[in-house]
Amino acid sequence: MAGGQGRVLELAVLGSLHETSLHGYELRKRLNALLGMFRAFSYGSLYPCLRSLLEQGLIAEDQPAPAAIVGGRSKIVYKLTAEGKERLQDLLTQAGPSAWEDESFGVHFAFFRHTEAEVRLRILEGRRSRLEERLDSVRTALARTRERLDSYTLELQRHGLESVEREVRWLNELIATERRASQEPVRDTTSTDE
Amino acid sequence: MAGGQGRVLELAVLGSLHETSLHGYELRKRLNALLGMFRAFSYGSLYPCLRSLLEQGLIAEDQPAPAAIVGGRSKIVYKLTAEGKERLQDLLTQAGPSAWEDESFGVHFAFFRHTEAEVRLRILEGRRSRLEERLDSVRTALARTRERLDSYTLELQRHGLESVEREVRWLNELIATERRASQEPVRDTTSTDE
DNA sequence: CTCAGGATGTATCGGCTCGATACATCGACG
DNA sequence: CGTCGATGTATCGAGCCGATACATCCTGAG
Repeated sequence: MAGGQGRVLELAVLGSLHETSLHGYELRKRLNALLGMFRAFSYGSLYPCLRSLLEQGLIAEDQPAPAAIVGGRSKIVYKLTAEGKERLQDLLTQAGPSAWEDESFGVHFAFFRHTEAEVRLRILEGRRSRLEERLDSVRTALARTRERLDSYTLELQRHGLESVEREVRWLNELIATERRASQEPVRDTTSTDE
Repeated sequence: MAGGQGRVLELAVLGSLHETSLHGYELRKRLNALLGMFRAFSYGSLYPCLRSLLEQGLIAEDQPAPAAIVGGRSKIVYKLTAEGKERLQDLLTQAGPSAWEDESFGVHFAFFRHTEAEVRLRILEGRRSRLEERLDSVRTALARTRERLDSYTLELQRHGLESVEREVRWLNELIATERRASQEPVRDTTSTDE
Protein backbone atom coordinates (compact mmCIF):
# COMPACT_ATOMS: atom_id res chain seq x y z
CA MET A 1 0.00 0.00 0.00
CA ALA A 2 1.00 3.59 -0.46
CA GLY A 3 0.62 4.11 3.25
CA GLY A 4 4.03 3.22 4.42
CA GLN A 5 3.42 1.80 7.87
CA GLY A 6 6.47 -0.30 8.27
CA ARG A 7 8.90 1.87 6.43
CA VAL A 8 11.26 2.42 9.31
CA LEU A 9 14.27 1.88 7.14
CA GLU A 10 13.33 4.88 5.05
CA LEU A 11 13.53 7.12 8.08
CA ALA A 12 16.72 5.45 9.23
CA VAL A 13 18.44 5.97 5.88
CA LEU A 14 17.20 9.50 5.30
CA GLY A 15 18.10 10.44 8.85
CA SER A 16 21.61 9.06 8.54
CA LEU A 17 22.17 10.79 5.23
CA HIS A 18 21.12 14.09 6.77
CA GLU A 19 24.53 14.56 8.33
CA THR A 20 26.88 13.14 5.67
CA SER A 21 26.78 11.37 2.35
CA LEU A 22 27.36 7.66 2.69
CA HIS A 23 27.53 4.43 0.71
CA GLY A 24 25.62 1.27 1.58
CA TYR A 25 28.22 -0.57 3.58
CA GLU A 26 29.15 2.39 5.72
CA LEU A 27 25.51 3.34 6.09
CA ARG A 28 24.71 -0.05 7.52
CA LYS A 29 27.58 0.12 9.96
CA ARG A 30 26.56 3.54 11.19
CA LEU A 31 22.95 2.53 11.46
CA ASN A 32 23.70 -0.56 13.46
CA ALA A 33 26.05 1.39 15.70
CA LEU A 34 23.39 4.02 16.17
CA LEU A 35 20.69 1.54 17.08
CA GLY A 36 22.89 -0.73 19.13
CA MET A 37 21.05 -3.54 20.83
CA PHE A 38 17.78 -2.26 19.54
CA ARG A 39 17.90 -3.69 16.06
CA ALA A 40 20.14 -4.41 13.08
CA PHE A 41 19.19 -3.97 9.46
CA SER A 42 20.50 -6.36 6.84
CA TYR A 43 21.60 -5.79 3.26
CA GLY A 44 18.56 -7.66 2.12
CA SER A 45 16.48 -4.70 3.21
CA LEU A 46 19.01 -1.90 2.90
CA TYR A 47 19.87 -2.15 -0.79
CA PRO A 48 16.30 -2.47 -2.02
CA CYS A 49 15.46 0.51 0.15
CA LEU A 50 18.28 2.56 -1.34
CA ARG A 51 17.08 1.75 -4.84
CA SER A 52 13.54 2.69 -3.98
CA LEU A 53 14.68 5.96 -2.44
CA LEU A 54 16.77 6.66 -5.52
CA GLU A 55 13.82 6.04 -7.82
CA GLN A 56 11.68 8.34 -5.75
CA GLY A 57 14.32 11.03 -6.08
CA LEU A 58 14.74 11.32 -2.34
CA ILE A 59 18.41 10.48 -2.54
CA ALA A 60 20.94 10.85 -5.37
CA GLU A 61 24.38 9.56 -6.20
CA ASP A 62 27.11 11.76 -4.90
CA GLN A 63 30.55 11.69 -6.49
CA PRO A 64 33.16 10.86 -3.87
CA ALA A 65 36.17 13.15 -3.61
CA PRO A 66 38.50 12.60 -6.64
CA ALA A 67 41.34 11.55 -4.34
CA ALA A 68 39.22 8.69 -3.12
CA ILE A 69 38.51 7.49 -6.64
CA VAL A 70 42.11 6.80 -7.52
CA GLY A 71 42.76 4.11 -4.99
CA GLY A 72 39.25 3.35 -3.92
CA ARG A 73 37.23 0.36 -4.99
CA SER A 74 33.84 0.79 -6.52
CA LYS A 75 31.37 2.33 -4.16
CA ILE A 76 28.19 4.27 -4.61
CA VAL A 77 27.87 7.26 -2.36
CA TYR A 78 24.40 8.66 -1.76
CA LYS A 79 23.35 12.10 -0.67
CA LEU A 80 20.05 13.57 0.38
CA THR A 81 18.14 15.61 -2.21
CA ALA A 82 15.93 18.58 -1.41
CA GLU A 83 12.90 16.31 -1.69
CA GLY A 84 14.62 13.86 0.61
CA LYS A 85 15.10 16.52 3.24
CA GLU A 86 11.47 17.43 2.93
CA ARG A 87 10.42 13.82 3.30
CA LEU A 88 12.68 13.44 6.31
CA GLN A 89 11.09 16.44 8.00
CA ASP A 90 7.77 14.83 7.24
CA LEU A 91 8.71 11.53 8.82
CA LEU A 92 10.12 13.26 11.85
CA THR A 93 6.73 14.84 12.42
CA GLN A 94 4.90 11.53 12.47
CA ALA A 95 3.68 10.86 15.98
CA GLY A 96 1.18 8.08 15.28
CA PRO A 97 1.41 4.34 15.87
CA SER A 98 4.07 4.03 13.19
CA ALA A 99 6.36 5.89 15.56
CA TRP A 100 5.72 3.94 18.71
CA GLU A 101 5.39 0.34 17.57
CA ASP A 102 8.08 -2.11 18.59
CA GLU A 103 9.96 -2.17 15.31
CA SER A 104 9.97 1.56 14.71
CA PHE A 105 10.09 3.28 18.07
CA GLY A 106 13.84 2.89 18.48
CA VAL A 107 14.54 4.43 15.10
CA HIS A 108 12.35 7.44 15.81
CA PHE A 109 13.97 7.76 19.21
CA ALA A 110 17.44 7.60 17.73
CA PHE A 111 16.66 10.73 15.70
CA PHE A 112 14.95 12.63 18.48
CA ARG A 113 17.49 15.41 18.31
CA HIS A 114 15.95 16.37 14.98
CA THR A 115 12.39 16.04 16.28
CA GLU A 116 10.23 18.78 17.73
CA ALA A 117 9.71 18.67 21.46
CA GLU A 118 5.97 18.25 21.14
CA VAL A 119 6.29 15.32 18.77
CA ARG A 120 8.85 13.70 21.01
CA LEU A 121 6.44 13.84 23.90
CA ARG A 122 3.59 12.38 21.89
CA ILE A 123 5.70 9.50 20.67
CA LEU A 124 6.92 8.74 24.16
CA GLU A 125 3.39 8.82 25.55
CA GLY A 126 2.04 6.81 22.66
CA ARG A 127 4.57 4.09 23.23
CA ARG A 128 3.85 4.07 26.92
CA SER A 129 0.11 3.60 26.47
CA ARG A 130 0.79 0.96 23.82
CA LEU A 131 2.89 -1.01 26.28
CA GLU A 132 0.37 -0.55 29.06
CA GLU A 133 -2.40 -1.93 26.87
CA ARG A 134 -0.35 -5.02 26.17
CA LEU A 135 0.54 -5.33 29.80
CA ASP A 136 -3.14 -5.24 30.74
CA SER A 137 -4.21 -7.79 28.20
CA VAL A 138 -1.40 -10.19 29.08
CA ARG A 139 -1.98 -9.78 32.80
CA THR A 140 -5.68 -10.59 32.55
CA ALA A 141 -5.02 -13.50 30.21
CA LEU A 142 -2.42 -14.74 32.65
CA ALA A 143 -4.75 -14.44 35.64
CA ARG A 144 -7.31 -16.51 33.79
CA THR A 145 -4.97 -19.37 32.91
CA ARG A 146 -2.32 -19.18 35.60
CA GLU A 147 -3.06 -22.54 37.22
CA ARG A 148 -2.85 -24.38 33.91
CA LEU A 149 0.64 -23.18 33.11
CA ASP A 150 3.84 -24.97 34.01
CA SER A 151 6.72 -23.33 35.82
CA TYR A 152 8.74 -22.61 32.69
CA THR A 153 5.92 -20.78 31.01
CA LEU A 154 5.21 -18.89 34.18
CA GLU A 155 8.84 -17.89 34.37
CA LEU A 156 8.74 -16.68 30.77
CA GLN A 157 5.61 -14.65 31.50
CA ARG A 158 7.16 -13.16 34.60
CA HIS A 159 10.34 -12.15 32.84
CA GLY A 160 8.42 -10.72 29.90
CA LEU A 161 6.16 -8.66 32.11
CA GLU A 162 9.06 -7.35 34.14
CA SER A 163 10.95 -6.32 31.03
CA VAL A 164 8.03 -4.34 29.73
CA GLU A 165 7.30 -2.83 33.12
CA ARG A 166 10.89 -1.74 33.17
CA GLU A 167 10.51 -0.06 29.80
CA VAL A 168 7.41 1.74 31.03
CA ARG A 169 9.37 3.08 33.99
CA TRP A 170 12.09 4.22 31.60
CA LEU A 171 9.51 6.01 29.46
CA ASN A 172 8.07 7.68 32.54
CA GLU A 173 11.45 9.11 33.38
CA LEU A 174 11.97 10.32 29.84
CA ILE A 175 8.54 11.91 29.74
CA ALA A 176 9.15 13.65 33.03
CA THR A 177 12.45 14.98 31.71
CA GLU A 178 10.83 16.20 28.51
CA ARG A 179 8.10 17.95 30.45
CA ARG A 180 10.58 19.61 32.74
CA ALA A 181 12.65 20.76 29.78
CA SER A 182 9.69 22.24 27.95
CA GLN A 183 8.64 24.21 30.99
CA GLU A 184 11.95 25.97 31.18
CA PRO A 185 11.25 28.89 28.81
CA VAL A 186 13.10 32.16 29.13
CA ARG A 187 14.31 31.86 32.61
CA ASP A 188 16.59 34.63 33.76
CA THR A 189 18.73 34.50 36.85
CA THR A 190 16.52 32.14 38.76
CA SER A 191 17.91 28.88 40.04
CA THR A 192 18.16 26.73 36.93
CA ASP A 193 19.35 23.46 38.38
CA GLU A 194 20.26 22.06 34.99
CA MET B 1 14.95 -24.19 1.74
CA ALA B 2 14.28 -27.50 3.39
CA GLY B 3 16.32 -26.37 6.36
CA GLY B 4 13.66 -24.75 8.45
CA GLN B 5 15.55 -22.09 10.35
CA GLY B 6 12.77 -19.70 11.11
CA ARG B 7 9.98 -22.18 11.47
CA VAL B 8 9.10 -21.31 15.02
CA LEU B 9 5.41 -21.46 14.32
CA GLU B 10 5.70 -25.10 13.39
CA LEU B 11 7.02 -25.92 16.83
CA ALA B 12 4.47 -23.68 18.46
CA VAL B 13 1.56 -25.34 16.68
CA LEU B 14 2.79 -28.90 17.06
CA GLY B 15 3.59 -28.26 20.71
CA SER B 16 0.16 -26.83 21.42
CA LEU B 17 -1.58 -29.68 19.65
CA HIS B 18 0.35 -32.18 21.75
CA GLU B 19 -1.98 -31.70 24.67
CA THR B 20 -5.37 -31.27 22.96
CA SER B 21 -6.88 -30.99 19.52
CA LEU B 22 -7.63 -27.42 18.58
CA HIS B 23 -8.98 -25.25 15.76
CA GLY B 24 -7.21 -22.21 14.39
CA TYR B 25 -8.89 -19.50 16.38
CA GLU B 26 -8.52 -21.25 19.71
CA LEU B 27 -4.98 -22.27 18.82
CA ARG B 28 -4.00 -18.68 18.28
CA LYS B 29 -5.53 -17.59 21.56
CA ARG B 30 -3.74 -20.30 23.49
CA LEU B 31 -0.49 -19.59 21.77
CA ASN B 32 -0.63 -15.90 22.48
CA ALA B 33 -1.59 -16.57 26.08
CA LEU B 34 1.27 -19.01 26.36
CA LEU B 35 3.85 -16.63 24.96
CA GLY B 36 2.52 -13.53 26.68
CA MET B 37 4.65 -10.46 26.14
CA PHE B 38 7.16 -12.44 24.22
CA ARG B 39 5.39 -12.52 20.87
CA ALA B 40 2.03 -12.84 19.13
CA PHE B 41 1.40 -14.79 15.95
CA SER B 42 -1.15 -13.56 13.44
CA TYR B 43 -3.61 -15.43 11.24
CA GLY B 44 -1.54 -14.44 8.27
CA SER B 45 1.08 -16.90 9.43
CA LEU B 46 -1.02 -19.34 11.38
CA TYR B 47 -3.39 -20.52 8.65
CA PRO B 48 -0.74 -21.02 5.99
CA CYS B 49 1.24 -22.93 8.58
CA LEU B 50 -1.72 -25.17 9.38
CA ARG B 51 -2.20 -25.91 5.72
CA SER B 52 1.45 -26.73 5.25
CA LEU B 53 1.42 -28.99 8.29
CA LEU B 54 -1.70 -30.70 6.96
CA GLU B 55 -0.09 -31.27 3.57
CA GLN B 56 2.96 -32.73 5.24
CA GLY B 57 0.74 -35.10 7.17
CA LEU B 58 1.97 -33.82 10.50
CA ILE B 59 -1.51 -32.85 11.58
CA ALA B 60 -4.95 -34.11 10.53
CA GLU B 61 -8.54 -32.99 10.81
CA ASP B 62 -10.22 -34.26 13.93
CA GLN B 63 -13.99 -34.55 14.08
CA PRO B 64 -15.33 -32.51 16.97
CA ALA B 65 -17.73 -34.23 19.37
CA PRO B 66 -21.17 -34.68 17.69
CA ALA B 67 -22.84 -32.58 20.38
CA ALA B 68 -20.69 -29.68 19.37
CA ILE B 69 -21.62 -30.03 15.72
CA VAL B 70 -25.32 -29.42 16.25
CA GLY B 71 -25.12 -25.91 17.56
CA GLY B 72 -21.57 -25.08 16.63
CA ARG B 73 -20.54 -23.00 13.69
CA SER B 74 -18.10 -24.33 11.17
CA LYS B 75 -14.72 -24.99 12.64
CA ILE B 76 -11.85 -27.23 11.67
CA VAL B 77 -10.28 -29.07 14.54
CA TYR B 78 -6.77 -30.38 14.08
CA LYS B 79 -4.99 -33.17 15.88
CA LEU B 80 -1.42 -34.35 15.89
CA THR B 81 -0.60 -37.41 13.78
CA ALA B 82 2.03 -39.99 14.63
CA GLU B 83 4.39 -38.29 12.20
CA GLY B 84 3.57 -34.98 13.85
CA LYS B 85 4.53 -36.32 17.24
CA GLU B 86 7.77 -37.58 15.79
CA ARG B 87 8.47 -34.22 14.21
CA LEU B 88 7.69 -32.48 17.48
CA GLN B 89 10.15 -34.67 19.35
CA ASP B 90 12.65 -33.79 16.68
CA LEU B 91 12.11 -30.06 17.06
CA LEU B 92 12.31 -30.33 20.84
CA THR B 93 15.75 -31.86 20.46
CA GLN B 94 17.10 -28.97 18.40
CA ALA B 95 19.62 -27.09 20.49
CA GLY B 96 21.31 -25.04 17.77
CA PRO B 97 20.98 -21.35 16.87
CA SER B 98 17.42 -21.90 15.71
CA ALA B 99 16.55 -22.48 19.34
CA TRP B 100 18.29 -19.51 20.85
CA GLU B 101 17.75 -16.69 18.38
CA ASP B 102 15.52 -13.81 19.39
CA GLU B 103 12.43 -14.88 17.50
CA SER B 104 12.50 -18.52 18.48
CA PHE B 105 14.00 -18.75 21.94
CA GLY B 106 10.76 -17.89 23.73
CA VAL B 107 8.84 -20.58 21.88
CA HIS B 108 11.39 -23.22 22.71
CA PHE B 109 11.43 -22.04 26.28
CA ALA B 110 7.66 -22.18 26.52
CA PHE B 111 7.79 -25.89 25.76
CA PHE B 112 10.70 -26.68 28.05
CA ARG B 113 8.62 -29.08 30.10
CA HIS B 114 8.69 -31.41 27.10
CA THR B 115 12.40 -30.91 26.51
CA GLU B 116 15.22 -33.04 27.84
CA ALA B 117 17.28 -31.51 30.60
CA GLU B 118 20.47 -31.60 28.59
CA VAL B 119 18.90 -29.83 25.65
CA ARG B 120 17.38 -27.21 27.93
CA LEU B 121 20.79 -26.44 29.31
CA ARG B 122 22.36 -26.15 25.88
CA ILE B 123 19.65 -23.81 24.66
CA LEU B 124 19.98 -21.62 27.71
CA GLU B 125 23.75 -21.47 27.36
CA GLY B 126 23.55 -20.91 23.64
CA ARG B 127 21.26 -17.96 24.12
CA ARG B 128 23.47 -16.55 26.82
CA SER B 129 26.59 -16.64 24.69
CA ARG B 130 24.62 -15.22 21.77
CA LEU B 131 23.59 -12.26 23.89
CA GLU B 132 27.09 -11.82 25.28
CA GLU B 133 28.50 -11.67 21.78
CA ARG B 134 26.09 -8.95 20.85
CA LEU B 135 26.81 -7.13 24.08
CA ASP B 136 30.51 -7.20 23.32
CA SER B 137 30.16 -5.96 19.79
CA VAL B 138 27.81 -3.17 20.75
CA ARG B 139 29.94 -2.12 23.69
CA THR B 140 33.08 -1.84 21.60
CA ALA B 141 31.23 -0.04 18.82
CA LEU B 142 29.83 2.31 21.42
CA ALA B 143 33.22 3.00 22.98
CA ARG B 144 34.54 3.91 19.54
CA THR B 145 31.80 6.40 18.70
CA ARG B 146 30.57 7.54 22.09
CA GLU B 147 31.60 11.17 21.75
CA ARG B 148 29.85 11.57 18.41
CA LEU B 149 26.48 10.49 19.73
CA ASP B 150 23.82 12.78 21.10
CA SER B 151 22.17 12.26 24.46
CA TYR B 152 19.06 10.56 23.06
CA THR B 153 21.05 7.96 21.21
CA LEU B 154 23.21 7.43 24.25
CA GLU B 155 20.12 6.94 26.35
CA LEU B 156 18.79 4.38 23.85
CA GLN B 157 22.07 2.53 23.92
CA ARG B 158 22.15 2.54 27.70
CA HIS B 159 18.63 1.20 28.01
CA GLY B 160 19.24 -1.44 25.38
CA LEU B 161 22.41 -2.64 27.03
CA GLU B 162 20.79 -2.78 30.43
CA SER B 163 17.85 -4.78 29.11
CA VAL B 164 20.11 -7.37 27.59
CA GLU B 165 22.35 -7.48 30.63
CA ARG B 166 19.22 -8.14 32.63
CA GLU B 167 18.30 -11.03 30.37
CA VAL B 168 21.78 -12.47 30.77
CA ARG B 169 21.40 -12.36 34.53
CA TRP B 170 18.05 -14.09 34.19
CA LEU B 171 19.63 -16.80 32.06
CA ASN B 172 22.39 -17.24 34.61
CA GLU B 173 19.84 -17.92 37.30
CA LEU B 174 17.99 -20.38 35.11
CA ILE B 175 21.20 -22.17 34.20
CA ALA B 176 22.22 -22.41 37.84
CA THR B 177 18.83 -23.86 38.69
CA GLU B 178 19.04 -26.37 35.87
CA ARG B 179 22.51 -27.44 36.96
CA ARG B 180 21.44 -27.83 40.55
CA ALA B 181 18.46 -29.92 39.47
CA SER B 182 20.53 -32.18 37.25
CA GLN B 183 23.13 -32.78 39.94
CA GLU B 184 20.62 -34.25 42.27
CA PRO B 185 20.82 -37.85 41.00
CA VAL B 186 22.90 -40.56 42.71
CA ARG B 187 26.08 -38.77 43.50
CA ASP B 188 28.90 -40.75 45.04
CA THR B 189 31.87 -39.04 46.63
CA THR B 190 33.95 -38.05 43.60
CA SER B 191 34.58 -34.39 42.82
CA THR B 192 33.43 -34.18 39.23
CA ASP B 193 34.13 -30.61 38.25
CA GLU B 194 32.70 -31.10 34.79
C1' DC C 1 -38.60 -7.45 19.78
C1' DT C 2 -34.93 -5.86 17.05
C1' DC C 3 -30.82 -4.73 15.55
C1' DA C 4 -26.04 -3.37 16.29
C1' DG C 5 -21.82 -4.59 17.92
C1' DG C 6 -18.57 -7.79 19.58
C1' DA C 7 -16.69 -12.40 19.91
C1' DT C 8 -15.98 -16.50 17.19
C1' DG C 9 -14.30 -18.52 13.01
C1' DT C 10 -11.68 -19.32 8.36
C1' DA C 11 -8.97 -17.46 4.82
C1' DT C 12 -5.97 -14.51 1.57
C1' DC C 13 -2.96 -10.78 -0.24
C1' DG C 14 0.66 -7.46 -0.39
C1' DG C 15 4.73 -6.22 1.43
C1' DC C 16 8.65 -5.94 4.52
C1' DT C 17 12.66 -8.01 6.40
C1' DC C 18 15.95 -11.55 7.19
C1' DG C 19 19.49 -15.09 6.32
C1' DA C 20 22.11 -17.06 2.92
C1' DT C 21 24.59 -16.44 -0.84
C1' DA C 22 27.39 -14.75 -4.75
C1' DC C 23 30.68 -11.82 -6.53
C1' DA C 24 34.83 -8.71 -6.42
C1' DT C 25 38.68 -5.87 -4.46
C1' DC C 26 41.90 -4.38 -0.92
C1' DG C 27 45.26 -4.58 2.95
C1' DA C 28 47.94 -7.18 6.09
C1' DC C 29 50.47 -10.88 7.62
C1' DG C 30 53.23 -14.90 7.32
C1' DC D 1 53.12 -15.14 -2.90
C1' DG D 2 49.08 -16.76 -1.10
C1' DT D 3 45.33 -16.41 1.77
C1' DC D 4 42.37 -14.56 5.07
C1' DG D 5 39.43 -10.98 6.78
C1' DA D 6 37.42 -6.54 5.98
C1' DT D 7 35.22 -3.82 2.50
C1' DG D 8 31.71 -3.41 -0.99
C1' DT D 9 27.31 -4.23 -4.03
C1' DA D 10 23.53 -7.07 -4.98
C1' DT D 11 19.74 -10.76 -5.23
C1' DC D 12 16.66 -14.63 -3.87
C1' DG D 13 13.66 -17.54 -1.18
C1' DA D 14 10.97 -17.78 2.63
C1' DG D 15 8.70 -16.39 6.94
C1' DC D 16 5.76 -13.44 9.13
C1' DC D 17 2.73 -9.43 9.82
C1' DG D 18 -1.20 -6.18 9.15
C1' DA D 19 -5.14 -5.40 6.84
C1' DT D 20 -8.92 -7.16 5.07
C1' DA D 21 -13.02 -9.93 3.79
C1' DC D 22 -16.69 -12.69 4.94
C1' DA D 23 -19.88 -15.41 7.85
C1' DT D 24 -22.18 -16.89 12.20
C1' DC D 25 -23.36 -16.60 17.05
C1' DC D 26 -24.47 -14.14 21.39
C1' DT D 27 -25.67 -10.25 24.16
C1' DG D 28 -27.71 -6.25 25.53
C1' DA D 29 -29.51 -1.53 24.69
C1' DG D 30 -33.34 0.79 22.88
